[in-house]
Amino acid sequence: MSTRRKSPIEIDFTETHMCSINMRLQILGKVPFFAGLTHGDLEEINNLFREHGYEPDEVIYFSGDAATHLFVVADGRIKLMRHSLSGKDVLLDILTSGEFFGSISNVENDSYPDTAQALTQTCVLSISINDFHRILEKYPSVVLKVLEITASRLQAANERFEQLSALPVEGRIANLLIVLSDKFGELNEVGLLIQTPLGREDVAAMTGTTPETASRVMSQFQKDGLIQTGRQWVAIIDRDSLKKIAGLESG
Amino acid sequence: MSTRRKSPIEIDFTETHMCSINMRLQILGKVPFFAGLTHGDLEEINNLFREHGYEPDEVIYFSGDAATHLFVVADGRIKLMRHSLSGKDVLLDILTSGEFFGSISNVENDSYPDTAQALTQTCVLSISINDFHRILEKYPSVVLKVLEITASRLQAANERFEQLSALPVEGRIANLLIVLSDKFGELNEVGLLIQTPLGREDVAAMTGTTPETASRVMSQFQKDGLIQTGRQWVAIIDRDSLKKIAGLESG
DNA sequence: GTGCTCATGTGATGCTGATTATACCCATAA
DNA sequence: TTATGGGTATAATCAGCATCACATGAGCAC
Repeated sequence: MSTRRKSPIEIDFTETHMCSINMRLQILGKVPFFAGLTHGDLEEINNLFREHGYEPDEVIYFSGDAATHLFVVADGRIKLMRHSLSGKDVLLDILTSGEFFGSISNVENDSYPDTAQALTQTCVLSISINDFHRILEKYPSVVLKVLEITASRLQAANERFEQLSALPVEGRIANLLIVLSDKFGELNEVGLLIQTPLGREDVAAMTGTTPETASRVMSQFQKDGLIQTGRQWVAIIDRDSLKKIAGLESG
Repeated sequence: MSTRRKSPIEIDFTETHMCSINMRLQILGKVPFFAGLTHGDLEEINNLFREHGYEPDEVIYFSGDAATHLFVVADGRIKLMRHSLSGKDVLLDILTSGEFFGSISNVENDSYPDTAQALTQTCVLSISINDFHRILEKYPSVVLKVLEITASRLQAANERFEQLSALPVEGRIANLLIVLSDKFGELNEVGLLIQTPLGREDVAAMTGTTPETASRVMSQFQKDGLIQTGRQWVAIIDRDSLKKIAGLESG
């Protein structure tokens, strides 16, 4: 009964990292803010999108680049990050199929405030801001949905700010694992596996700490039987205890 | 040449803390997302709003309350905050005339994630979410503007997160003072005065530190001739040096 | 299998900033 | 003017976590 644990993550993304036309329509239809549009509308919208494949670690755009496009993740995982001048990188979010990133406002923000980088092999759809604004003006339901998503992202950002401000490292990491398992969790023989590459450095960059401290904390979590973890992967074993540490439930 | 410094803040808000009808129309017209509407439209919209006055420290709503309304600051200053379970309060933002807060989505968020509290004597306009959504559906320009504002708030939140993650207390406070002076700054004989009540505790709650540390840092800033400060007020003297400390410009 | 490489684990040390405690002093009102 | 209270200043101590340094081991290529 050894604790063998090879990488249990099985992400079989588009091998060509290019999406077929049928696939694109299917993906656009699943994008939250295009849900509810007719097939005809979707086809018209589809024509405004261009697709592009990225290899792991490839950058879609750098912070500071001219903000000209809005992107939709078709397949794969995208990191949104910020490079501070002190050289310390901050990981804002990990995006998955159906989520958008880039610029939505054509008025003021002339440059991207963050950097988008492929975490896995990825297929991304892009549309120019002008075209996107034409869609926004034509389909009122789309704007409302985009607003709703943006508002909930704002809430999530405030939540992270509060935690960084009020919780010790332990609690912040516990909380991150809960959030990521809600988003990427997949039950398998190991436990509730977070289906995205996730190293100590990533955890650190999302919780405002260092890889060393993240390693220490996660090692302790594993010793305490709260998680199972290996190279670039984490699975949640004892979710309730993690929630307690995260300060989400009464101890 | 003594360093006398009485409170230079002069905020003469509505004495009755109730707005006249003319005033309300004027205020609604100045709200960014209602700009551009006709006088007739504004009158119709105005009828959907109710007004309410608040004394300093009075609470408009608590986090956890049922989210039923959207609010617009007519006059005064409003604090948006979060109470963490550890008892440590976090100050997310200080709002001024024309800014909105509360709920914009009637779908999921059934409760306010934050607490809104009057910082000064305040007049607030409120509208039910349902009525507001009727406006959003009727006036497309309004939705787009609300989306734009929400998106820029998200960027600001990410910015704060990055700083809390990467900068030491000194830099975070320097940065906060820059940001607040951009929003509330008013040039007078003392310097660039931040026209809102702002104590050490507020500074601490916005930068993720303690009042004691905020006091120490600001005392040092004053000794170095960067700011002028007193009871509940701060004025910026040497903005460039603050920016350097904030890591915004090359040293 | 063998070796190489990079993510991870872990120890020792020091510093930033929280904590605790107390003195100070400005602003308002009596 | 004087009194009072709450915001502010400052010192001493301590803890959490960053930093530096190095060991370990998993997974990939050959």
